[in-house]
Amino acid sequence: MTRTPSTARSAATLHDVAREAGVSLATASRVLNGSTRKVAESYREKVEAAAERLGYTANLSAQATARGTSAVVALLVADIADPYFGQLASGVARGADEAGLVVTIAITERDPAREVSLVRALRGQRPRGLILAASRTTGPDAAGLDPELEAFQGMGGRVVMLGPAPDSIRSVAVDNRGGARALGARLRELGYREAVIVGAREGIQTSDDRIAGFTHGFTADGGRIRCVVRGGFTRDAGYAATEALLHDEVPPGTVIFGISDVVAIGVMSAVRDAGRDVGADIAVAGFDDIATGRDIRPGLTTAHVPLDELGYRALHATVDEEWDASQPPLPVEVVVRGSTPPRP
Amino acid sequence: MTRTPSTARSAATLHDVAREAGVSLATASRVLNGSTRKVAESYREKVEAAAERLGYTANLSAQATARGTSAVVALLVADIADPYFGQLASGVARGADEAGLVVTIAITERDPAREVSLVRALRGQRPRGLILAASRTTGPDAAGLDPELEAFQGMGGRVVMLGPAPDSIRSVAVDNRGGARALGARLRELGYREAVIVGAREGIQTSDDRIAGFTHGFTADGGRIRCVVRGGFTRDAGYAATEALLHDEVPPGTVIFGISDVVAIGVMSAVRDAGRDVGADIAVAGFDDIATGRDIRPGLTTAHVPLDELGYRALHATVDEEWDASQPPLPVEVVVRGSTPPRP
DNA sequence: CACACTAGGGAAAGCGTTTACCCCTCGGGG
DNA sequence: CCCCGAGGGGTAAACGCTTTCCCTAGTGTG
Repeated sequence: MTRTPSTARSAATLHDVAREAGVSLATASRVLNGSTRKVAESYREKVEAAAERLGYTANLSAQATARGTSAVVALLVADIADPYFGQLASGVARGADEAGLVVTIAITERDPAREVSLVRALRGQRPRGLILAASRTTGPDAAGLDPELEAFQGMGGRVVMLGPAPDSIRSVAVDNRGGARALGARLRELGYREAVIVGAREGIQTSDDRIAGFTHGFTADGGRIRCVVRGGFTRDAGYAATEALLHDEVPPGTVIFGISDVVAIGVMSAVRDAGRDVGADIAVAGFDDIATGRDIRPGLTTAHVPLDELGYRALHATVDEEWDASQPPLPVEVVVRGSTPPRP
Repeated sequence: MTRTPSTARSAATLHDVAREAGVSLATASRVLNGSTRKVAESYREKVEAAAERLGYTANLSAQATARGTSAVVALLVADIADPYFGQLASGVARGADEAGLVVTIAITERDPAREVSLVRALRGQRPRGLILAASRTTGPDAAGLDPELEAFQGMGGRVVMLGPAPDSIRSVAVDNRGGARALGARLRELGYREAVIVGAREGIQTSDDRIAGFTHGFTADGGRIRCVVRGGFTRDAGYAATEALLHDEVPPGTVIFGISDVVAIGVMSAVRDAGRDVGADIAVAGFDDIATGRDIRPGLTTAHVPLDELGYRALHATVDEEWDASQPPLPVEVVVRGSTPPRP
């Protein structure tokens, strides 16, 4: 007369388990969902057997309302189809899994207004934490976000941002500036004298930092930044910006620095479609070191960001009680590949 | 004396709103969270003003327990860093957003046992639906899964699988077989006479279908399948399989069909690293048409699967009440690029 | 002017858990 | 032999919402 789980009209409740085991609700709860109190072995066995028989799984929503705290972490990304965010999410998911948490995901589509309204909506879930991976902007757009984040934290959730953040907010940082500086310096060493930067809109932290760092590193030793053009963080933005660029004279031997690998890949395609050669003619470098960069030809020179690790740390920043705010940013390493051959 | 949301010690409850507005809990609930009953305009305004003032957002967990149904859909993928799943997830997220649903994501890491235990854990969330995008396998591994899925459905959730599914489970299918057949036929037309297939383990539906379809299409008109080697759905599997392959003689003019673009990209890299040329020497084709395939050189010949649309449909399959089970599979279109130049 | 409705607010009973509290029992020290 | 304390089971009150049901007041009809 064992009801198999599949027969159940709807999910077995703790009540059912308690009845089946012939114990009280409290005892059943104590056995099944971690409690400080001990339960006699004989009772424990009865309850566990009953739970097994009924295919019981605790209702997380009910648990959350009762406990007043949920086991979910929300992840906000610009675009989950973008490999950058994909790898990041991968690290977040890994950490969450280890910590027994559920991750919910929301997509901003790179729209600051949407980001604000998503944070608001996400609040309804009363998540333990919120990881903001969509790019941080400074300036007017960011305005609506701060109060929303405050509200979120006021509610007991923890916000973690990637990149620099106000003091009230934990953040896990990447050494964008330093990495970009090293990349710029390295390209100089390889013999490049002129660079063009394809960046994102001014005011986007990550982009600004990388541009500043690269400029520093590249010009320190006599390199020259021919110009900085603005697009966005997408492949198409990189393509379009480069297309426009190539209308003007871009001398052979110039290196184009795409603010991210995704952008750089767009740059490469545009260069090729314009009938120029990537590498010997026009060199291209990116930033992030997404998996694709290793498989394209020529390989993409870039600065390696440990994306998975970044996500993993972000997850821990949201759930760990203690947190060393002064942690150094994740180091970034230059990886030279075929897209920037040494210039004689 | 307006308490700004940020001051709130913890989130405002419906109770707070009702008190602040001077109405009953019931009225506040009716105003704020859709109900069939009407509320007088004067009350409505008071409640809305109070909610605004307190920065109220309904507690989704509490709502879920009270209503007995949650607003979440769970998505199970093998690896979210894989662009295939990324694009898929993108479509799912878009649909969920439109429908006002939250999507939670879990990663199987391609481990069938893990998949089973995740489904079980996910049950705790009492999601409205579960989208299984991790590859369906037939055979012993699948054993543990079915009862879990039954249990899930018995609980009132709806399971949707990508690819063929038992009758009790909704599925959204892709015409893997037809697409692969067309691809095979097209390669024959281009002049290829010999093909090697790099597939996944036997028993994985998607892989089996694509292999069968390709074989059919390629051999119908005299083409010959030199061999089928088995790896997995990853770039590294493609690379490794090809590396091994190339130890044996693989004559120039052979086309290697990677079971997915990700695999094919691994194949390409291996071919190159073996000092052979992709295209004129050894041709490569894939399946899925992930974004990367357009940007690598030579461009990857493949069969276009509308991944985003697939995810979108899957989402709808889980939430829409009615569902046409006899819907034709999503069509797949062959896209020829430089990795398979015509052979004279 | 009585009567039957109807509209719409409020009280209260859930939803599935957790947990503070009560109380019984058993063991040991005086 | 009594008393005290601890161990541990059960009862019931939360948690934040929804929804049923009750009740009053207002409307329209004959």
